[in-house]
Amino acid sequence: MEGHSGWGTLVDGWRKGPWTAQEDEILIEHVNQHGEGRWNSISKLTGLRRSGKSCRLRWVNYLRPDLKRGKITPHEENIILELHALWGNRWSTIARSLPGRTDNEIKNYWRTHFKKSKPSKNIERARARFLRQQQEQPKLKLEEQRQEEQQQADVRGIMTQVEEATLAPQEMQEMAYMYPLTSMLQWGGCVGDGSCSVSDGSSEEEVWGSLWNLDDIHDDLDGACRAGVTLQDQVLTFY
DNA sequence: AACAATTGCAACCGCAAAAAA
DNA sequence: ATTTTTTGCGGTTGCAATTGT
Repeated sequence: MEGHSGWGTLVDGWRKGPWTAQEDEILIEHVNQHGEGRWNSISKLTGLRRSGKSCRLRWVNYLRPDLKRGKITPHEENIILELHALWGNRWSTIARSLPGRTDNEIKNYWRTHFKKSKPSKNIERARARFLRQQQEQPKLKLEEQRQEEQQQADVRGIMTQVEEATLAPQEMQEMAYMYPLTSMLQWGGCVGDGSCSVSDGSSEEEVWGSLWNLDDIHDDLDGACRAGVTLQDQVLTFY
């Protein structure tokens, strides 16, 4: 990178870098009086030498009074993992299910805890096999296509129960393809082919698509599934 | 004790969508 | 209807703190 030449100094009239306690005070005072929004006008009204973007970010990620401080709990972690399997890197969407947590926080947590975890051998084998199949069968046969459509329908069934989940048809397709585990998880009843065999050890390889980078937490998901714990249950406990 | 490597997190950037002019 | 401005999102970076050698 070209380096933050203006870190802590004025760049184009704007201050950058870490916020001072005084700046925080000014921002808090302003939001308390005028509410959130109109971020770009804050510098004019308060004299704060921070861009609107910077103000919004500071408020949303750090100063908001409803933020939950402290470590992510195992309960929250489970939700993050499962919602990530469901939605991918839609951090803001995931954050909506975790009151008091920000998208930035969740994104950071995910990256530091899971992004780099190495796949287990079983999963690596399954992944290799999957990729091989992809090469050998670039085109779906009719029956497979029918099954895929069925899977998409199943996924739609799940998604209708998820708050404000809005996926394009193409995204639905991607999800059913990428995250077979999700369609196997119980969500107020079995979905998919109805086998619900996630607790079967042999299923690990079948679901690598959602877990090959998550094997560290396989036991947790497995246990949760066996215990009949649903994501819906977990999320709802927050409300 | 000193140095190197890793981790965690705040804050930045570019881009796209939404809202306002 | 079009252009401009603002807002929000996801990816990335820099740096302090922590951990390992």
